[in-house]
Amino acid sequence: MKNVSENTINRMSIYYRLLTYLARQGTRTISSKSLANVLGIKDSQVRKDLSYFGKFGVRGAGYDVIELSRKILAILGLEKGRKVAIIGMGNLGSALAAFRGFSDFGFDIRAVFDNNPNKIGRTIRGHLCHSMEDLRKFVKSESIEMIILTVPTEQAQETASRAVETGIKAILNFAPVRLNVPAKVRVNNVDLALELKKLSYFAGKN
Amino acid sequence: MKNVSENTINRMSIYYRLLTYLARQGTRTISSKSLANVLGIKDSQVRKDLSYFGKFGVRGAGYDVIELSRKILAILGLEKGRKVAIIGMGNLGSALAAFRGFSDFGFDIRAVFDNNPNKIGRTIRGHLCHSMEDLRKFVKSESIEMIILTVPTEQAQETASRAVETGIKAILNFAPVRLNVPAKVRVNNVDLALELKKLSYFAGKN
DNA sequence: CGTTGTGAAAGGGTTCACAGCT
DNA sequence: AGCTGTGAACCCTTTCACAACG
Repeated sequence: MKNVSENTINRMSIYYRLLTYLARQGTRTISSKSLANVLGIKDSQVRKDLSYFGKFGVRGAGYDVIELSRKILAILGLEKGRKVAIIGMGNLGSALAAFRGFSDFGFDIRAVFDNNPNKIGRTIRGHLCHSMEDLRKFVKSESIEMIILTVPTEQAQETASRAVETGIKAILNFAPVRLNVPAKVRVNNVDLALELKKLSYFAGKN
Repeated sequence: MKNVSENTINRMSIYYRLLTYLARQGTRTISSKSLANVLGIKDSQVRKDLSYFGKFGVRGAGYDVIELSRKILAILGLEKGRKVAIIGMGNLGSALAAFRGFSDFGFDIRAVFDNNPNKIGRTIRGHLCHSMEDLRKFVKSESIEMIILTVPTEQAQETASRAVETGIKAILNFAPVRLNVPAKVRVNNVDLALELKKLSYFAGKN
């Protein structure tokens, strides 16, 4: 399989969301053209994206909604549900701990962590907050593969390094810094202030 | 000025953040090479990005840190501070209302809104929560140009439409739906579950 | 001499267009 | 006939390489 671009993975996730919606509505099959129309993209884009991973359609008929959604779930590595920990129980971390959108899509928040003694031992949005000291133990016992990092910017690098040592595979980083981690660990960044800045630029263009 | 890609705007925001950091540290000038090294990109990329907007450097010497950061601030439309409202005071909206990262970069949260009577009139993270009925009034009186939309998915489209009618120019949308709005209104999407799904795919590749 | 600014080349992603299958 | 899967064309972004300049 050749190298697949991040854009394609983006769209695969979006296809998946639409397909599960269609499945709930009882739609059995769909063509690349209909899919593309709903999403405002080209049908050839849909077919090209899928072609990176295999042949999922039936010529003349289209794609089986349920089958394709299952295939995409497997491609994204979500068939079995990914175990996730959140580190940093500030405003954002707490909000994410309560966010329904995660568990709805196969993600399982297994534990939340902070280094603030006032928070450790307390239940935050249904999750018992643990000490950072216990991270390694949980990563092992709960098979945690991914962490969501919502600590203050100054602590992000150090916390990330500690987490990497425990064996996690991927980090969703909300701090506005480039984390320095081994190549085998994947880091995706969400920078909320940057999103607003971008929006500001495009808002100015009217 | 030719059409500038979203990637370029992304990086301009990142340059700005680094430049303000350097300015605080007392660094006076910097070359495109140093900038690029810190960010893990090519120096030619930095120069090409800047070239879309003008000539800001001195050959042989590099860029004046403070001057360049000011220029980028203007390019992003942030010299005067953008007025922002947040609609939807759930977990995420409340967290964003308290988020320091916004005000640090020229954004000014002017008002927060919800349609839940239990929240209206209460102060949430230092912001008095208003009824959606009052949105139009505030957009006018406070010159609000951008909204952050953190309502539940089912209400996102209707709320966005109401907001557009009041005259706002841009929406930062956290609901996982494609909002249908007039072309003159810019919508940027942040989809947290999608970020995790992408991460899952790349985490699986080890 | 060191670094910018920029045309030109290279690389990558998107769209086209059609052969091939049902 | 209808729709997929895909090589080729097209287009946009990144990188190169160097002339221009302080």
